Amino acid sequence: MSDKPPVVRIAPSPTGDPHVGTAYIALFNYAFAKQRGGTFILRIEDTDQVRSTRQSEDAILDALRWLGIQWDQGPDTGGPAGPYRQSERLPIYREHVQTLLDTDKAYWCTCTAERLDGVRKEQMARKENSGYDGHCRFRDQATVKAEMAAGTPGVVRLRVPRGSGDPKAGADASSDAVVVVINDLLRKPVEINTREVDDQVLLKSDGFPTYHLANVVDDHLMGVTHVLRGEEWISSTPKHVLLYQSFGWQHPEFAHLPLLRNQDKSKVSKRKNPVSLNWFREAGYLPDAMVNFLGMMAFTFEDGREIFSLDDFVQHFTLDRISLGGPVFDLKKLLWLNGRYLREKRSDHELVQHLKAQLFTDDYLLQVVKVCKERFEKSEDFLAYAPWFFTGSVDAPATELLIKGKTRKESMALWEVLVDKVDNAFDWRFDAVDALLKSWCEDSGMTPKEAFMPLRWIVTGKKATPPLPESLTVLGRERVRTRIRAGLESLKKLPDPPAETATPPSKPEPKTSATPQT
RNA sequence: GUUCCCAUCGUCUAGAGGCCCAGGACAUUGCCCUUUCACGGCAAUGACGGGGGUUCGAAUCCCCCUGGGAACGCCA
Repeated sequence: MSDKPPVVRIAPSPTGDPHVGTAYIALFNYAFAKQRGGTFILRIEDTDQVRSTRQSEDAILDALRWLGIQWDQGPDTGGPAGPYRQSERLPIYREHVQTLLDTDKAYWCTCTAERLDGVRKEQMARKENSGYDGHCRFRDQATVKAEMAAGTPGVVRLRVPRGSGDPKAGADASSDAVVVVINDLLRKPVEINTREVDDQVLLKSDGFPTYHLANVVDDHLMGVTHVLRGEEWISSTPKHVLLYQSFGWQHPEFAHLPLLRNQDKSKVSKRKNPVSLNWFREAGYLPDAMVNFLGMMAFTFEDGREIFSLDDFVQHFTLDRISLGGPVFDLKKLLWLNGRYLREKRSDHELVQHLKAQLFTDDYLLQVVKVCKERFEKSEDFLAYAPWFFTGSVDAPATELLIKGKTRKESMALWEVLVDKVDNAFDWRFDAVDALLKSWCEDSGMTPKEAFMPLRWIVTGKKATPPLPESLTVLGRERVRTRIRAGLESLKKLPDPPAETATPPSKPEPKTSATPQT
């Protein structure tokens, strides 16, 4: 390894809540750079026009700042290699695509999504690795461009060098197999025949680059020396290496870090785990405990210490001590750590500040008071009436979580639908929440009267509360989401034939649609 | 299905041929401290997936199997 200061980056795409996985990868990159006096870049990969939002971007930056992971260059701070938002670099990508086109390293393609689907299915049926079949690769480019001039949307694809044994090689096969070697800093060299590599789309028909193109161009232009990213990228690394080669550039070093996992070992996901940094923050986890915990995923200190600060981590981090088995994101241990930080790293005074900032801000109290003031007569009643505004979880009898007229399974499906809606609801102001609840009822053919009582139970654990839209708005999205999930879990454990009033029991009935009657 | 990656207690992991009949931490259980609950202390339970090699000697190296994961998009 060279001893020049490294340049690394974290490149989140702003398409949702700030994710623990992002923080984990960011932390390792940060430590890698800082330790050797290098540069840590934050680049926003917002080339998905449909899903990217500025709100998400802001939330991601904010969450990383909360953890104390500070970048040297980024969309907010600027820097010599900017702009740091890919949507603002479009001319750069077009220019580079043109270079590839000019040198015949890439080609235009007008294949439709339908055709591509068909090809993919056939390949799957033939038990092949699916990928573009190279249809347009062998067509006359002038013809393809004429189609586009006539209005057919087109994309640019990479002309992956192909060996003679490759069914996708056609006319331009070279005589020998073409093999790409990936030298991952954490693994043995991996050799991949380009037969396994797709003629990847580089420029989408909306004129935006794909991840692959933008990523390679930016990493090169920004002088990135080391790419530390999630293991999920390992199989597209050959594409990237090929792209660097097509441009005549030297590629950076790669190190693919093991993925955070759910209890069942699958890649960590919001379905099975809290993954939003906002959730942890709102639930009262301390940023330094969070960093400590993330730092012990896949990494250990040589001296075996388990309690360490961000600075400690920066000082002692080394790729040599990364273990490759995917670490399960174990909330129990995080909780223990947080407890230790709370009682060992905070003074009583700081704890008071923490609680105030966490649970009792003037702003929050004001909102709570607004929705409950008609409902209590002296201050002591208040906590008895509305404790659920301040607790993490609530305890509702599982039987109350069955929706009127629905079986246990149907109820669970309806809660799932709600969770999905909440997951996607980035706007959590009153009107949005109100609309969300209405659409939940309407989509599922329920009246608010049927739906709201169980909803009240699942979210508040009480049968008497202020109006729900107001309450949920104040309570906040993370808490609402968590409680519905928790309710779902307790429904899962409910014995199947409980006193169900609606459907006569016997068989689980043959898959009726979840949206019955009118 | 195809390609690739990975494989030590339930979980995070130590271990880079003898120091290991495998060490630490979380969780679990028990005991102690204590008016209670926590905290804290002590202790216990608990793992090298299987089979072949290599070697005087393997958790450590090699091969096969098995298991797990990821990727296969005009998403990143």
